[in-house]
Amino acid sequence: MDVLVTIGEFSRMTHLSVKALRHYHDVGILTPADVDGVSGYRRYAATQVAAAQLIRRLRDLEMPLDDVRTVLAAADVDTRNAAITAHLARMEQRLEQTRATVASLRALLDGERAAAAITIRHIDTTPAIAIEGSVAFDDCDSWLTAAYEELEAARAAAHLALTGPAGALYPAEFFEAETGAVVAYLPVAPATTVHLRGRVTRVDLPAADFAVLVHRGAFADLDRAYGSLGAAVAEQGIGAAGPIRERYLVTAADTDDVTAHLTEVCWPVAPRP
Amino acid sequence: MDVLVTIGEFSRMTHLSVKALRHYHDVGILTPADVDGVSGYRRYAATQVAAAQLIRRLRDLEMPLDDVRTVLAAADVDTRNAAITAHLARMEQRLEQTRATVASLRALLDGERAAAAITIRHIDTTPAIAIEGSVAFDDCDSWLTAAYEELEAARAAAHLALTGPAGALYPAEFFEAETGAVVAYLPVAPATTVHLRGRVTRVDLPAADFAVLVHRGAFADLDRAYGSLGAAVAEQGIGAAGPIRERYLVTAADTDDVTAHLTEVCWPVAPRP
DNA sequence: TTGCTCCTCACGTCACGTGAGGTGGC
DNA sequence: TTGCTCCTCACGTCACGTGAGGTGGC
Repeated sequence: MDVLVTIGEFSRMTHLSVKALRHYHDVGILTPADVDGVSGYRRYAATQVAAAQLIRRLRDLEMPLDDVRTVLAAADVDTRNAAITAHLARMEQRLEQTRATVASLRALLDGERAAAAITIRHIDTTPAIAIEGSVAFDDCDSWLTAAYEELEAARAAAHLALTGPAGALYPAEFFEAETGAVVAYLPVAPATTVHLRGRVTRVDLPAADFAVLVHRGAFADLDRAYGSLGAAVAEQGIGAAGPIRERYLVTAADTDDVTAHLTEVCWPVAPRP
Repeated sequence: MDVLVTIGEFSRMTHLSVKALRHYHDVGILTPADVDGVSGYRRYAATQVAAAQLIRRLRDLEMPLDDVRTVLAAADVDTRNAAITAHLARMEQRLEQTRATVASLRALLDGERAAAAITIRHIDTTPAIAIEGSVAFDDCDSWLTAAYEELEAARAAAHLALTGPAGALYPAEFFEAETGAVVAYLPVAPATTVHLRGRVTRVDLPAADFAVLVHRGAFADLDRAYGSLGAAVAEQGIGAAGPIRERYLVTAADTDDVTAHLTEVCWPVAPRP
């Protein structure tokens, strides 16, 4: 026979607040062993302490309740551990982003100046292979990594020659709504019809005129290049419609030294008359 | 004359979403340089990009908007940097807690067993000097640290002899509502009236009977001791009212090796007949 | 019998995101 | 003139916390 305890005692035993325990009951994460039909009093079994201890740790690690439910409902230990490991990996990523943001904040406060030159450039039609997807601003890095891996595999398989650095197109919506149709591309030599796998398609990036600024450093600081470019374009009143183009000249794939990373930001402008 | 841009352009320049920019306007964090009286159209000045860049970094570091407002309104650089530094320090603390929680989760999943013995003990009236305060569960560590520092200074100044390990009293409310009147104390030799500074008072902890379990390891795992104690007390039906008492036998002040830390948890029980 | 514990709503918090429905500007 | 951008509500999200008002159990 299980020992049953009141919600207050269970709270003291598990360090979960009474309000939290009631909430976990409501959403079906931790259902009391018994609920009195007339008074509604919840009774928890001593054997439920183990589940509560797991819930508390997962919640302290900010795992969403839906995921916690999945972990608790996991049939076998492997499924459970996979879900937990995945969450820990996501936390690692966020930690890395936090580190980058702190560095970026320090640089901003220290008044480090990019002092880069803005040039106006016409870019011709660019034959490329590409992957398009609806991407959230915060997921862009990992989405790009996967996309370029797939693109590179397709390029190699189709024996297409690279003609320049990898790049991507970002529509206004991507910044204004934090989600949009991003196009990752690899410029390749124009080719007759080739068979491409998966999400990869053959495209021609349209010719256009851009204000261009090369950003040196981490992606976390990229907004500073955008600020300079946008200000210059607005000042001269030469803004034009169309997606912003980024080209990745030197990336983490080339060197671990982020201060050496180079990203070209191309902001669409009207052609000079 | 400042260049003015639309909210959409400003969004692209700063990587802040349009919705976020409108929200920052609503709450007075970033007011557009101009708002059209008839259409309500917001116009941002290119010079506002710098403020936006700071806001974005602070928000990425999860600084609350009220604090962001304080930073932006800071008259001088020192005030501003102090607020930012304080936030970074809070983040460091949370990071440390996350590390501890991950370790605690690993230990739980690995099935490490405390296997400690529970004893029943009568504790006599304990003369002590103490500090009481309303403490939130999550702030307990730092509150205790400050409290013991103040207590120790008062003890030394009053030439009172320590008679045992430092401890604290935790009412049920502290666990059930995550906030409660915590008492941090140092047991001292009974003394005639002495002059004590600040929040420090002279108290006698009442005699009582406890189920006692010594927990070895980090505070993050302390709930496991509570689970074992609560279960044992419930099983025997000997629970009694009164605050739970913790005694800090070996702490971070004594050794950096958390696996050597010892915390005695005393759960009130009814005296044996 | 008296508190104390427990109960259920209903609403608040925080920082926006999600539409709906409508208007202004090039 | 036609879209496109911008506008303002009103409501939703997430995981509880905060009372209010009321009842059961020792």
